[in-house]
Amino acid sequence: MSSSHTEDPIELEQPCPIRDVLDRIGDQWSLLILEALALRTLRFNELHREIGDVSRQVLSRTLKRLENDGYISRTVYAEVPPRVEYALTGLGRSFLEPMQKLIQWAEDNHEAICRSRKQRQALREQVQ
Amino acid sequence: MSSSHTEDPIELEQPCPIRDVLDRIGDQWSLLILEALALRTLRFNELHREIGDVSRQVLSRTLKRLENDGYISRTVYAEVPPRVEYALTGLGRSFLEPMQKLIQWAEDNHEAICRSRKQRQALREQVQ
DNA sequence: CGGAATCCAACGTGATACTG
DNA sequence: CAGTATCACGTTGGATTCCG
Repeated sequence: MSSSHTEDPIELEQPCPIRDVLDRIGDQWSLLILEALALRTLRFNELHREIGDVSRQVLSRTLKRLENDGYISRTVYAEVPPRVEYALTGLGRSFLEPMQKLIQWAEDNHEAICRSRKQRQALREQVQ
Repeated sequence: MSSSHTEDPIELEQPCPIRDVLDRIGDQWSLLILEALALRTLRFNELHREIGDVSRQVLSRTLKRLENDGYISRTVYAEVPPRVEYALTGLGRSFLEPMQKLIQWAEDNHEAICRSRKQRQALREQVQ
């Protein structure tokens, strides 16, 4: 095989900015990572413990994407054992501002959404 | 067959509200639909034309999910030919408020993100 | 310690065809 | 007009294994 498929053919231009943003941080872990880093700079395994369920593999991929998009920075210290620190960039920090509003909304309205789902499900079961 | 697999085993309780919200509106079309309905009530095929690329199949599924979660309402008029109107609910409207902030952020910072990606890609190509 | 390579399963998306 | 059923496909997440 001539082409390794480790290099993703990254789409550099996206017509829709919000689509572009949601595609990246709308995944399972990105937001959790950003919030963890909002409190303080963390090393790889610290993040791993902090987040909990994520595999190292996925954590690594997600971090690379976030770094690529400029949300976080990655600093390698030439030590033994190696030390790598992840931190929010200015972009990452500024992103969390509007995002916090949305998070707040989600918390405030989560119950209403759950209620709506239960109602709908009850209706569906009646029909059957 | 005893069990039709049209009924999705919907997760009624989600531990993380924001995860729960993003999972629903973070897909390809939900947000576009909500924004279209923010301007005015629309019928199924009007929405279909408005959104553009989406297939009727996917549009239908997405609408059902949004209705399930209480973001939109679906009104059927007993006419011939049938008429079905979709509109934002109060929940849907209130959701768009914090969401608009995020959309604004995405538009403001989209260029910075694209720049960051290009830089990273240039670095990657140097390494190779 | 901090990853990368590989493989696989699950899910979302979409095309097509059919229905009330 | 407003959908649903079925199937195929690509992308993502995750487990496992190996490396500097």
